[in-house]
Amino acid sequence: MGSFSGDSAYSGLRFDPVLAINRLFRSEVPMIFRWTQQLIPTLREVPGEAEIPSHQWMLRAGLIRKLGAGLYTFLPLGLRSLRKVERIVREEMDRAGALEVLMPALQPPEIWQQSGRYKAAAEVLFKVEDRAGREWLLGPTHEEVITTLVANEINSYRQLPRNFYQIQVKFRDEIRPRFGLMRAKEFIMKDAYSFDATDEGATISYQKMYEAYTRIFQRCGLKTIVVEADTGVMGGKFSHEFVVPADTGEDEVAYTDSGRYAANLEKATSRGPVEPTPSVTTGPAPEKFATPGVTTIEDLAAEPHRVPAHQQIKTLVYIADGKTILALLRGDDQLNEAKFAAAAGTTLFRPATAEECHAALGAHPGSLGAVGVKNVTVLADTLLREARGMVTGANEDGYHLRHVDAARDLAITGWHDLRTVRADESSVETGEPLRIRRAIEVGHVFKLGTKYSEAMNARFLDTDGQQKPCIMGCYGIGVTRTLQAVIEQNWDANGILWPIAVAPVEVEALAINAQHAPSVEAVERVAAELSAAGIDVLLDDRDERAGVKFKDADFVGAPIRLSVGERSLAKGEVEIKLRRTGAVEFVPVADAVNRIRALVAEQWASLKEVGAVREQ
RNA sequence: CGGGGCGUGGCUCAGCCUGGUAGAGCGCCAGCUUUGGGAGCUGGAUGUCGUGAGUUCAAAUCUCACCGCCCCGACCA
Repeated sequence: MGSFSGDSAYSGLRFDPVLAINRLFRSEVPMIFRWTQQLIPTLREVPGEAEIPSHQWMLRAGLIRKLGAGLYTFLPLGLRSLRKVERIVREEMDRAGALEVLMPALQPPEIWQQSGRYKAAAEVLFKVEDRAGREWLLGPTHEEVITTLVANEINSYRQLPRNFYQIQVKFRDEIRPRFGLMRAKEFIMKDAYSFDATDEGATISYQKMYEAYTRIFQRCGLKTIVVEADTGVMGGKFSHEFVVPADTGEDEVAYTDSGRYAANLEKATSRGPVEPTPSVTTGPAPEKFATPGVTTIEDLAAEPHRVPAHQQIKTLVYIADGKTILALLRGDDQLNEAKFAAAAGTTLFRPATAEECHAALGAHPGSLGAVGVKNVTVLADTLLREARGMVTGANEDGYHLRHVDAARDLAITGWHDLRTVRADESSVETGEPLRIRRAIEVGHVFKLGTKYSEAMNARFLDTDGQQKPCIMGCYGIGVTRTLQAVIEQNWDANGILWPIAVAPVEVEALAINAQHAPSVEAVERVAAELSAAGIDVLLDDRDERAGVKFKDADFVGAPIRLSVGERSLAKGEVEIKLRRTGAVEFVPVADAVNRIRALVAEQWASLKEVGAVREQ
């Protein structure tokens, strides 16, 4: 007992820099979690339902359990980590001057009709009926709600700017929930909405969120990259995504090694394909030639025709808002649907069926072309602007046309960037080769403009006495997804390697032999002192063999493990092991608390060195 | 929704092809032994074999329908 009494700094009565740093980031009132009083159902075997490491570890470490596809219960340990992420998000949003609110998850469909998204976002909307048969929506996001609020409550430029946020459950009728929390039907999101009087103000609001996001992910111990992104159904002017590179990600991003360019593949541009587009006229007019059985770009590139893909014009037929639209690309390019949506001015489009193609152009896919087509919107990729001597379908099954000069022979409605960039193309700014890889989107910032404020009538009276729509931004973080992304980025063969800021507990303590009273007594005492010092501890007090407790400790992944064994205790020592590095040290029992506090402080400090790698 | 796969005790899975009335390992309960990386022995509990219909003397097994789950694609934080 006496050996611990000198260690009274944990009482908090004395200034203590370690404790001070710790408190800066502290998530919850510290306490000891006793394994035997908890629900921590670890799994020895890999559950069949989980495919990716983070999902497997969340189940195996006893953090979550599935109720149904895309529906998960957070168990106590998982919830602790989730709360820590939320806490970080709150602190940084508050720091950035955003105001926390809480909006209803259940929303009236009228406001969605008003914004035009009742149809535009119809696919993800959960609809429910009340007893009177009236329809309601389970909110997938809250632009309509917040803008309605602002329309009612904000009238003057004097009340601007304002930024409102909430942390709340969202519902999306995902076509296919996947990967545990990564894409769920129900998930927790932090969503924020800024309202400004001026465009410059809106840009400042945007930058504040950008900076807040950088700090948030850094504090979570998550390495993110920031990419330019498409605005999609959200509408708006520009946006950035915070993504976590991971092979299991659902986004594809293009970037350069220097980090000077990074963009979502939906948005990415380049100096063009490595193979230049033919630009020499080969004949005075298109000439039809027979191509029996040729229905693909590859067929035409092969014997006997041998027209390289990049010398072909690919003609795609889409039905957009009920109208037929042709999209023309170089034969070796893929249509970028996000770019197409922007060019077509709608997100409601689909590829035409073979029958619709025939009705519109007189031929089936494989023989389609735009030569001679009139009264149909034709969107062409800018690469084709100077294209000459090209080959394309003749709109007659089994025939193609050669000597096609795009500008001369095609009635183009508009030239747009429609192609998807490919790896190794040169970046526009620096000429560096583009890399492409998968990534998980964890945060997204949009500069929205006035789309919603105009639709919902959120206007303010400006200094000049004029009514003007608020200029909006919106900013989302997938909180539950972020939590899983942290795991996806921090695990090894034995379990989770939590960054300390979001670890369910900072320290796990155990007695190697639960039957050995002095060990148990020592570990209890150190755990109590750690807890009193503001460090949260999971005490594995089960009467299990050492191996079992070690395995579970590795699963759960507390950054620091304290083990008290009969042998070392005989020498007056305990063992401290770092989960991430595996480094082991033995320290005198009396020094254990101070040593662990120093290690905890070290780990908190190291969080400042990771984080978003790209500055605006 | 299109394509593929799977539903058998809490978990991982065998049994199904070739119908005969349900198994293994782990976990769980009790006891003894053991105690620094998922212990050993003994005894024990736990299954409407996803649901429904059909074929059959007999269905986990064959047929049909439905439901659920997982993976690939379109969608998204």
